[in-house]
Amino acid sequence: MLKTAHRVGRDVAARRQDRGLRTREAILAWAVDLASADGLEGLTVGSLAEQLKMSKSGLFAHFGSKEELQLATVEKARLIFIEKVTKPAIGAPKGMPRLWAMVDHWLALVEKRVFRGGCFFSAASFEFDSRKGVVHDRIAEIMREWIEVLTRAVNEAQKAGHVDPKIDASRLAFEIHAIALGAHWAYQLLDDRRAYLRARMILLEKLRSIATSASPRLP
Amino acid sequence: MLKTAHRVGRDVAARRQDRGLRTREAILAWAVDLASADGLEGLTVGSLAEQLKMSKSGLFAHFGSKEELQLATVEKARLIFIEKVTKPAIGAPKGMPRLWAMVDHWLALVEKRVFRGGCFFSAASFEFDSRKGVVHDRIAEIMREWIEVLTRAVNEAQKAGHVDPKIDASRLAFEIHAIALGAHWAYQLLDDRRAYLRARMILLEKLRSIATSASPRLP
DNA sequence: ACAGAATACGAACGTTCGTGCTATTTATTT
DNA sequence: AAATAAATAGCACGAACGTTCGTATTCTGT
Repeated sequence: MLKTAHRVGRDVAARRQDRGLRTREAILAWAVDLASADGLEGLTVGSLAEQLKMSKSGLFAHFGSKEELQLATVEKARLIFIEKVTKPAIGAPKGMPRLWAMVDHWLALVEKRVFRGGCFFSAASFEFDSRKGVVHDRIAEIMREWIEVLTRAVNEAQKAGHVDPKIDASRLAFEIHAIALGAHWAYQLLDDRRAYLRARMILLEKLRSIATSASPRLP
Repeated sequence: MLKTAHRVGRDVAARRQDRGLRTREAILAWAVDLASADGLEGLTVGSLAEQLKMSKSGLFAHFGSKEELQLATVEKARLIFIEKVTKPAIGAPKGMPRLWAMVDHWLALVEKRVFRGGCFFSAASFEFDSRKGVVHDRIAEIMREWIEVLTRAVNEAQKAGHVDPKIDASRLAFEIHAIALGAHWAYQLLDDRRAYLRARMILLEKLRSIATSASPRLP
């Protein structure tokens, strides 16, 4: 039953052309913002249509089902994340500089309030962490991907001789992610304005403590 | 308007006696479990009533409004948290042992799946972190309280001479909380079975690195 | 045992949810 | 300019939402 809905949604999306794709993009840009604040469940077709001054049915036709809308929103958020974090970080030289660039851009993404409700994926993670279904699966997949990107950055820093080779890369990735998560939490829920400064200091200290003498200086 | 609803809810609750209070407790015990998985918004009067084999109206009468139900659920979760984490930890001697007991019981609470959906307050935090209203305010208040408890535990450990006095207590509390948050995330979303073991190792190492020679040995 | 209060229920309310049809507008192609 | 296809709107649906109200049940104190 659901599978059918997906296929319909995908087919509809696939057949679209310029104009349709542009409105679709406009919808998703707004949807990401809305979902970051109200959650992917709180992202309702009605409110979305109203805010974009479209009809429910006109908007709905772009996706074919709510689940497909959620998936598309998650996908859009992933692209923004890659655009604003992963890509710029790859501009930095391999090793410690790139590792730090990743952390830095990541924290900046939320600090600069690119998403109205803070970190899209932190919210989505905790919202869907005990549900079943394709949306959960996709979110988990993207998060695994991100942790892997972080882990690889650590590995590369080790290969470059910037980081102590005895360090467990995946564990360090876990720590980095956890500190960022803590910062999002403190900033968003407790309105702690120093949360990101603090996270940066903690992470800088951490990275310095495992840096070799061959590592380029951290900021 | 909402204020009225609250007052009605409170009054209704206040007038209750034994039987009423017992069913109310039964409702809340179930509600905490449900909300930890489906969120405080996903906690609907209908589903709650169905699962408890009660009528919607009969259940609803205990609270007077959905918001009051959410508040009561948050309060119940807080009591469980205190019962299972704070209280047992206070059983341990002041200083490093108590600090570790706090961390340990906290992680155990989620590990043992006391709440079906993982850590109630992590989920609630990210669900309500960009909303306004009394529920958000209460959650934020409780979380501040918890961070303060952690901070005080660090302070006491410093006073007891177990922890380097140069350590910034509130920053350490932030780090501890972040690592726990990261563990909940990895365990619940990514199904990482080693998440809590890893968090324990990270935190043990962290605490050992700031422990004085006067500190009792950590596990 | 009876009165009165406390507790629970059933039915209904107005809304909003996701979703399906059919028509109408807008763009592209011939 | 007509024909065709794509994009949006209009309207209606059944289900579920929070909430209200009148009524029945169950308990408590006398």
